[in-house]
Amino acid sequence: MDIKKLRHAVTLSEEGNFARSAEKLHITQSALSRSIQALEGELKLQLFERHSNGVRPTIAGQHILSGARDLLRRANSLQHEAELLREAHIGDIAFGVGPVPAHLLLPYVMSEISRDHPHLNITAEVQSALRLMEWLLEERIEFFVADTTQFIPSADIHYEPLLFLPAGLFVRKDHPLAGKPIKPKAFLDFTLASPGFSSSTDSSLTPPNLSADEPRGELQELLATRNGHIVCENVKVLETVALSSDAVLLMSSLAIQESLNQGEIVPLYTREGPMQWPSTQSVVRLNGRTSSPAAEKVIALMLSYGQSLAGNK
Amino acid sequence: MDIKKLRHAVTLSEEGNFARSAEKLHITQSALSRSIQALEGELKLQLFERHSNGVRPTIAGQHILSGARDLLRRANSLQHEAELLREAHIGDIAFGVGPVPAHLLLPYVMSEISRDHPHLNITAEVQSALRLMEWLLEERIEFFVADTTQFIPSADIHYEPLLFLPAGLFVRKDHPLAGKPIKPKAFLDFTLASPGFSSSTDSSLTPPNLSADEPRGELQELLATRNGHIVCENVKVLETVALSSDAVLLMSSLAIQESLNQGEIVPLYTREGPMQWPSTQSVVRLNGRTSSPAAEKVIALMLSYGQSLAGNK
DNA sequence: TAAAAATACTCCATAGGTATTTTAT
DNA sequence: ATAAAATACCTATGGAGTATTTTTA
Repeated sequence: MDIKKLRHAVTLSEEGNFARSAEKLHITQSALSRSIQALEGELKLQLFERHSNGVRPTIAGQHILSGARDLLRRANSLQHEAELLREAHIGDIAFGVGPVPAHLLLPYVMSEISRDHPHLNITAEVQSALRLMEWLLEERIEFFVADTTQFIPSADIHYEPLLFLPAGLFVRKDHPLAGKPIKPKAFLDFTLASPGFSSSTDSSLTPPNLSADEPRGELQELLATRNGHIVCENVKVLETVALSSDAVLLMSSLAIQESLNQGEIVPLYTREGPMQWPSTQSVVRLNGRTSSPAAEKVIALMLSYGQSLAGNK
Repeated sequence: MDIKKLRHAVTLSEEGNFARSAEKLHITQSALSRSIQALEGELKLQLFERHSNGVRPTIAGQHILSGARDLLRRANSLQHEAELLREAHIGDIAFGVGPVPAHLLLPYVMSEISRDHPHLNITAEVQSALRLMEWLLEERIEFFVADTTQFIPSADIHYEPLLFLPAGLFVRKDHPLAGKPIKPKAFLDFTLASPGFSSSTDSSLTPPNLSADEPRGELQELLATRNGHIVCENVKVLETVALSSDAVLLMSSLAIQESLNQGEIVPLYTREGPMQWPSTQSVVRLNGRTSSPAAEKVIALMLSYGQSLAGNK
């Protein structure tokens, strides 16, 4: 009992005539005749009465045919569903975004996605990179985009660089440390405002892929001795804190571009130059996991918006 | 996308391993590998992630697989339904029964059917043969069992004789006409009690297959002149009427066997002998219509009980 | 190196085509 | 006599087997 034979039977019941049904099915009358006979043989049940003027379902046939119609509808919808999944028009996608990409990219990505794929179920988690890594390993999210500077390479995990942004220390323009070279540790006297970072900030997180000493090591070391620290994954919040207090803001410059342009916020610098460290925002996935078409779509958008952002820098 | 491939995919998703799934499906690992590839190709969608330790569905695959499971369940139930229909364990059957077979056979037939096929939907219409013939032609009923003496043969209709019973005229034992030879038309002075008959009784019925002059013609002629006539399709009602009034009962003797044996009811007779006419109870179906398995079952029971009744006569 | 999936090749079952026969009106 | 379905016969596609290769942990 295969779908094709059921389709034959259903068409025959609709047309009431072998020759016409066969034509509709793009097979010959004889092929249809045999197909129906085979089906009747398999079910050991006569489905049609053959008359000189045509064909009509038997009582039992009507029962079977109504079930067959249902089956065919579902088979079609399954095929349709495959198409929609392939085009990412349906499905569920959960992904993570670090504070900086959430600020720089997410609004545009989410707008475009929800415009082009209104039936997709999308969950975007804005979190620290470290927590996102945990969620990725638990498969709570399919991928994430965040600062990957602190992670060491691993065979399980696939990194795809998206944006190379320096992270630096900034203060409001009227800050005591503003506008002059400072000693490297001078900023430690002030509250630090930053997104969540590594284990030194949140000991509840087990750092699975955390680098021990990497470029960022220098900063880590400075932070390890801190005591006043405001942590929030919302860039706007941190920026406002920095603008209205003596807090020192640790942030990618691109995320506070406007305040920098307006001169409301200024970088801290030592005699050697601005206090900044390289930082990479990457798309992070599990190796061996096939991304859903929806994930591919979102990642493509992230990359595209990331590119244009890098171009406008 | 055929059922077989979907079954392969579902089994693979359950086992998580090609070799084991293939074994369960009674095919080789390579055949299963190609089957899954073919399905993925048709849907243009990767359904499984292949890892060294086994296989697991992709996100999109999980969607498709849940649909596939549903489809398979329905396919199985369709197959099961065919089986039940074949065995007459499910389905709908509507048939007609004339007053005499309703009295003689129906209780036993219905008991046995409802015992052996408790899920069958059964409608038994007890009616005059003439009305049952109409309903048969309208296909309100699939077949009927009734007195067919009045019907002429027709190519459209299939008659299967069941019981040969004489119909006769009877009265209660204390009736003025009881116990002596009477003139052939003497009974016309009394009310006649009988089941519904032909057009002379009910002019609203158009007689499509009614015989013009047949063996019963003589009786028809007598009845045509009647004016007092009690019509009811319930044998017990008629019998009671005859027992408690001077009504003359027109009935198959077998249907009032008990009262005859007890001498409560006696046949009318002329000098030529008892006033009785041959009568045939037949199974009547439309030619070219395939009877449902349920109908076959009921007819078989009717024939079987009819036989035993003829034997005990 | 071992376990698992994919591939190359071969075979055969069967779905389908053409031509013809049977059936029923 | 005609229209429709069934059948006989043939072909080709594709499903499945065996043996082998590729892949990945």
